[in-house]
Amino acid sequence: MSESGAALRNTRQRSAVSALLAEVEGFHSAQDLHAMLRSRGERVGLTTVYRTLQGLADAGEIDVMRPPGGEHLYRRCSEGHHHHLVCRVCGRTVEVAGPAVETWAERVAAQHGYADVSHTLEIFGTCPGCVR
Amino acid sequence: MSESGAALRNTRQRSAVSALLAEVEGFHSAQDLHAMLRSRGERVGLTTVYRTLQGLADAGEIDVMRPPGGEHLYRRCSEGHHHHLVCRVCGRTVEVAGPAVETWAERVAAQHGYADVSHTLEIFGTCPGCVR
DNA sequence: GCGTTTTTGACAATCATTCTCGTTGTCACG
DNA sequence: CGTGACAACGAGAATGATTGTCAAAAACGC
Repeated sequence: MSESGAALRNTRQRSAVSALLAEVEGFHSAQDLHAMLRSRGERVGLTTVYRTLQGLADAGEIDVMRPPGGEHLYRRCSEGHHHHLVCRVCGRTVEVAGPAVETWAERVAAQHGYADVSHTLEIFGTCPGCVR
Repeated sequence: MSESGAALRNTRQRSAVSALLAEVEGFHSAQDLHAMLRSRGERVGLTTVYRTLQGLADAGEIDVMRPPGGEHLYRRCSEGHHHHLVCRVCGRTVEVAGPAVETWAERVAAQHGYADVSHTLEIFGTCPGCVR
């Protein structure tokens, strides 16, 4: 399960997706990213973009958000566990860390005998620029 | 369109959905609930189930969860704000309250100038019965 | 009962995501 | 450097939950 068996291959497409994610700010949908790659002249299939994003997400290199609107949004984030504070108008996102929340979640789960705990948490609000 | 004059009507279908939600335990998808109603002999359209669930969710009478699997899950829950601790194997769910989390979220959002704050939080784990 | 207005429901439409499968590119090894 | 095995690609089809449509049916006030 660790890095021993997988043997991922280095491909042009994978690099392209990674490179794009390194440049863009904020969250973007798979289709969005695919369109950007296309307009850059990169020839990458939509299927591959999905596969690559999934792989990166599994590897923990990018974060996935499922907003109440439908499509999955991906973003390259700082390492380590954190959550997002998202403006529901313009989408501006701030990464926030909440050690207290992590321990709280662990404790609550443990109290009920649940093991192997993970959690999802998003905070939505209206950012200063969108309030007026 | 205006919220003041809405005047919802009492219909057999609406009652059926409500009644079913009052009986079943745990989260169920719209399609799931629809199938149950059908097998009971209730004649309700799938479209209506969706509409009714949405209405109930808007009214705050049921909770909606979007698990990483795809479909929306609905459940009749206790009143008031709370979150869910869900077994990722069998789906067994515990309602948990975390006043500390609520205030933390508010505070973090306020620090960044975000107003009108809401949040979503789910905890996933493996429940005692599914661990072995 | 009667008319008005909401609600229903069968079906079509939408649309992001996943699957399929023949083709192509990588990489390890000789 | 050549070659073979096999992962990765990609175009299009398939999937499947959710939403839109609109004529017909049901509920409520009087």
